Formats: sequence, structure tokens, C-alpha cells
Amino acid sequence: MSDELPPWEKAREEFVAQWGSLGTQWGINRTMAQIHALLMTAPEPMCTDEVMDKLQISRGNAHTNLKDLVGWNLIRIITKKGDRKEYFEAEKDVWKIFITISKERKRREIEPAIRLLRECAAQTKDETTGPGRDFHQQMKDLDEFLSFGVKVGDTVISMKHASALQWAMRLLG
Amino acid sequence: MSDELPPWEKAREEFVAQWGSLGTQWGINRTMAQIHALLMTAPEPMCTDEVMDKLQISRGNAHTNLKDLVGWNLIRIITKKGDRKEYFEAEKDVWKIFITISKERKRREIEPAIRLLRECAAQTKDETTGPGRDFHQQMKDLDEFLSFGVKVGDTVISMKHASALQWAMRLLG
DNA sequence: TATATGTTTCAGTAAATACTGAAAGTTCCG
DNA sequence: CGGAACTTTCAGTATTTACTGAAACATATA
Repeated sequence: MSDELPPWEKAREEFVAQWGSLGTQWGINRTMAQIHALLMTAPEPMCTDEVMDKLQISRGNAHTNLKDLVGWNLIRIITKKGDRKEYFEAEKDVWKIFITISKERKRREIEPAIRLLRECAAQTKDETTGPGRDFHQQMKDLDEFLSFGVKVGDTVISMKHASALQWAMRLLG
Repeated sequence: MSDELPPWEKAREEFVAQWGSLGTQWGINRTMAQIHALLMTAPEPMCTDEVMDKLQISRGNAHTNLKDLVGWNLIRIITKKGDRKEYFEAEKDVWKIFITISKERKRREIEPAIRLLRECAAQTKDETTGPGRDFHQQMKDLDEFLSFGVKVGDTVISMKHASALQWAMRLLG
């Protein structure tokens, strides 16, 4: 019952474990981050049972988090012919991962915030003096900043990696 | 016992409540996000008791989260002469808030990730074939991407708001 | 020094979140 | 149809995280 791990798998296990911890700081649950790390470093697509086995987690947990990752567009389902199982494969291209995460965060986190800010600004648009006016202005400032950020973000994620790189280099240069 | 709220305070209460919910999605606890929202929209610095009262939370909770926000450099302590109480005031300038949050997230979330990636890359630097080599390359790609992102971020947050704006405008074309 | 005013800590508890495992559901195939 | 192979759901439970409230601590002032 000796488990001889290829040496790189040792590093991989550390990566998976630690990436999980880091994920929690980002408001991502540990298991989801671990599965993502596991698949990002998988030579081949993996099925649910393999994931369960590697991470020592239940079927329900593996299933839920795999499907959540599919929902984030960070992994996709692969089917092999003559095999009814679903296999999962992660996007490995760093630029594409970045774009995917940016889009999802924009949709889930930034846009709702902007809606709130506009709602609050609208409710106070008639305030023209004192604290009421300041509040209105603060809502507008935050809205403007986030909206502008979204616009910049949209431009960047519409770029090819090479163009974005070139553009960023000019900034650093 | 009627509580006549100035109309803008109605909007403010919604803002505080909702900002709290949004915060949880970012991995920030609800109370901390609410206090931040409260102080960002406070006409005057507030003391612990005022925060407790407005948000209906305990002294311990208020205290812990106020101090955490001070630790994030998002609010600062104000003392008034002839008054022993501590008052808290939030940074209201949107660009400064952005810079502060960027710096803290870099320190708490990005830098540890980079350390992990380098550690894992180092452990596999001798892998020259097959999955081991791919793993090594993936660690390097992720490292390079994040490190480059940090460099760009550092440049941006070292800029005056106006310069950053001008630069971003050029991108949007 | 005694007291008043405020701050900090923390053990206990409450609430939110994540996980398990088994049952129910689905699809394919003989 | 009947059952094998796989996926999905979800009630119950475990774990983590957040919160309370009271006691301990600190400091200024009478």
C-alpha cells in the first residue's frame, strides 16, 4: 500500500491545498478553489470520482463545486465517446482565466453595486443643501468611479493578450 | 417615540444595509462593510456608541470591526480636545479608497499567492518532460501573470487621480 | 487615591456556511 | 420493460465565522 508519488505531484498537492486556503480570503469556498487548482494542473480531464478521491471529499460536495465552477466558466464538461461519465477540464491559459473571472466578478459584484448606488443617488437627487447633498454626491462619485472602471475593464478584456501586454508595457516604460 | 428621519437618511439606511450584503460576496464580513458604508456617508466622525446605536450591534462587535477598518487604513481615529472618546472618520475620496484597498489586497492576497507559485515552481524546476514539466510551466505562467499585474497596479496607484484618468481615457480612445 | 469615563478582551453562544451520504432521478442499452 | 451506470438533490450534521455582553483594563480628573 505504498503510494509512490511522482515528485511533481508532491508540489501539486501543496499547490492544491494552499490555493484552497488562499481562495477563502477571496470569498471563494475552499473546496471550489481546490478543485480548480487540481484541474488547472491536471494532465487529463478528470471525472467526479477522481476528484472525490484526490481531495477526499463526498460525492455531493464534489458535484456541487464542479457544477459551480462550470457556472463560472472556469471549467468545462468533456465527454468521451463510449463512456457515459462526465469529465471536467479547466481552462489553463492564464489570460483567458483572467478574462473569465473578471467578467463574472463584474456581473456578480460590480454591477449590483452600481445599481444600488444609482438607486440611492436617484432617491436623493432633490437634496441641494447640507448632508443630503453630500450623500447624493458621494453616491454619484462612487457610481462614476465604478462605471468608469467597468469601461476600462471591458476594453482590456476585449483585447488579445498580446495587445494588452503591449499596452501595459507602454505604461510601465 | 416617532423617528422622523430626514429623507436622505432613508436612502442612507438602504445603502448601508445593501452595501453590507454586497460585502459578503467580496469575502468581507457584513458588519465591517456596513460600518464602512455608514462612515463613508457620515457628515461628522462617529464614536463607537453611535455606530452601535445606528447598526444595533454590540460594543464588542463594533469595536472589533472599527479596529479592523483602521487596520485596512479605510478609516482613521479622530480625537477631539476636551473629549476622551475616540471618533472614527472614513476616507471619502474615491480614488484614495481605491488605492488603499488595492494596496491591502495586494499585500494580503496577491503576494502570498505569488510566494506559493514560486515555491511550487522551484520544487519542480528539474522536471523537463511530461506532466511534471507542464506543471512547472503552469506555475511559472501564473506567477508571471500575477507579478506583471502587480507591477501595472503599482504604477497605477502611484499616479495622481488626474493622470490615471487621462491615461485610461487614452485607452478608451 | 477613588471614581468616572472610556477601551479592550474573550468565553460562551448564535448564525451562516459547507459537507456528507443516501435516496431519488435520469439515461442508455440489452 | 428491467437494470446498470451515472448524475442530482437534499435533510441532517459538522465546521467555521461572527456576535454578544460582561469583566478586565487603562487613563484622566476630582
